[in-house]
Amino acid sequence: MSGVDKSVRVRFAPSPTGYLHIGSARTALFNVLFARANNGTFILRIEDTDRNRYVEESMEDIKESLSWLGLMWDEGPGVGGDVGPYIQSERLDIYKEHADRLVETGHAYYCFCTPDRLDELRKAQAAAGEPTGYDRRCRDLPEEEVRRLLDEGVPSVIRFKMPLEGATIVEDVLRGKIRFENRLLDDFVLMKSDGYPTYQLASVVDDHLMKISHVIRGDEWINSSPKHVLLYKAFGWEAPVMAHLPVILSQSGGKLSKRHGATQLREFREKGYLPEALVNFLALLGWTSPDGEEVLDFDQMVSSFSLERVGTSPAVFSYDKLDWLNGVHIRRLDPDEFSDRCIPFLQRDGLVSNPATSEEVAYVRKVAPLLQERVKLLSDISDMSGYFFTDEITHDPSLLVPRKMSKEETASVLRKSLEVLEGLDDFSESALETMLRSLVDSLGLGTRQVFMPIRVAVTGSTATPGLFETLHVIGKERVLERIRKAIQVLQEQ
RNA sequence: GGCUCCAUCGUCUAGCGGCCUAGGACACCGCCCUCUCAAGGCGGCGACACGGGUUCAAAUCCCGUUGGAGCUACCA
Repeated sequence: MSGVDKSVRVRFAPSPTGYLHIGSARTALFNVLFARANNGTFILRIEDTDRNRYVEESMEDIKESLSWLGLMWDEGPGVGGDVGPYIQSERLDIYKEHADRLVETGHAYYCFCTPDRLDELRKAQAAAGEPTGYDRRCRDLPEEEVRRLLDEGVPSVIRFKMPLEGATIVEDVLRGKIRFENRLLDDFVLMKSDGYPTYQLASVVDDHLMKISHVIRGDEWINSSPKHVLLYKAFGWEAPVMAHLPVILSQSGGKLSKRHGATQLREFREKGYLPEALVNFLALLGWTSPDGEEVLDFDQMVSSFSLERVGTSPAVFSYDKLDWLNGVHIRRLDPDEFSDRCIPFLQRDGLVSNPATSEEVAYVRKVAPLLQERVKLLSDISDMSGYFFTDEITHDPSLLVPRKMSKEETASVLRKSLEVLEGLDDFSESALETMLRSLVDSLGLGTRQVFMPIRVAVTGSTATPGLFETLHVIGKERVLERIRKAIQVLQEQ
């Protein structure tokens, strides 16, 4: 029965150095999916131990972005929990205490080397083609010497005393055993001279104190995992299960960068990606559902998620596929819901006032659904629906006149259409369809030859939703006015 | 340079020794539907990096080569 009822506790531990990155969001998602799939607990922990890189707004952005994605944490900033605080800068005394303990037990030592010396050392090593790393000058300083320097207030750090031989095996659930030769590992820093811990110390101490059962993180951490394993050993603690997720690459093969599109979650949000689609897409980057289904909602992912189906090879971020998936999820939305989600974008582009009036909301709910299966990004809505909101239509004769028809013929068709529509009191879709189709018959023309001029006359565009529904929503008066203008344009030519 | 990870269509992937003349999805191309654009339906193009082993049998296991990526800080 050992381990069976050990509860699953996972954490997402971003550092507040900028806006939430899409790759971090993927890591957060996998942690949440694993937690939910195992009735576990998802913890958010802020790793703000680097005072130089700290960015004020990022903490808020991280929380906002996770919430927007629907990845709520059970313990962490804002919600509390039994093993807090969950912000590392509020746990400084804990790290100090643990670092001291390692010094006392002979697993760590004070180092008084200056950054300048370390820098020169590194340069010299690199120039000589040697592996870089600390030369352990302070590792065996006499105790009195250490005390003296400490008393004098000479700046110092605490370093881990790496075993000089042997090997450390890291067990990764996704990849199996990974072997590291200890002699190639550095005497890494545990406590910085400013009193802050390094990631290595803080994350190990916190993961243990917060009873983390599984560490699921990006694979850029693989190389520091032996340090963590050794730290657990030095403290006499049991290490959590580790899983290193494959990296996400940009389309050029390197790290995901701005060059190829958005990288921050907020950018995706602003471009009009749905959280449903983003989460679905991110899950597919490294994981596959047992039945091979690719379009999934959150609950479906939770119910079929397992680490066994997480891969290890790097994945290229494909905007094509994301866009497709976004379209799929948009089409799945309830029409009113879709309309409401379009409103912020219409407001941003000045098509709807802010706040929107109830009339505007009602109108958007008639317009937006017509475009629902045509929109890939919510931000597309403005470009595609302008003619529903403004009466200033630009009539381009080259669009107005269908192929193989003359300007005169087109004008004539529009005049006939105008005449017929003027006499039509019932501007419903079905009445419009009946009316216009019989017009096509009586003119002895093709539907295209009649419908296209009307379409362009009313919308200024050749690509629109169905003609009848479009005319219906725009309404009789505005339709007639636009057709009259189009005729005028043709005549003036 | 050193260490580590990774390696199936352009991309995401299925495949965990025989079911593979390698399946699906995106993208692309063609056809159908059709008032345009989409959506949808049907079809097409297209991959096991290379070389050695192991085995009756290898995309699947092992080794090497090559390639890509990550790490190599008093950053995370």
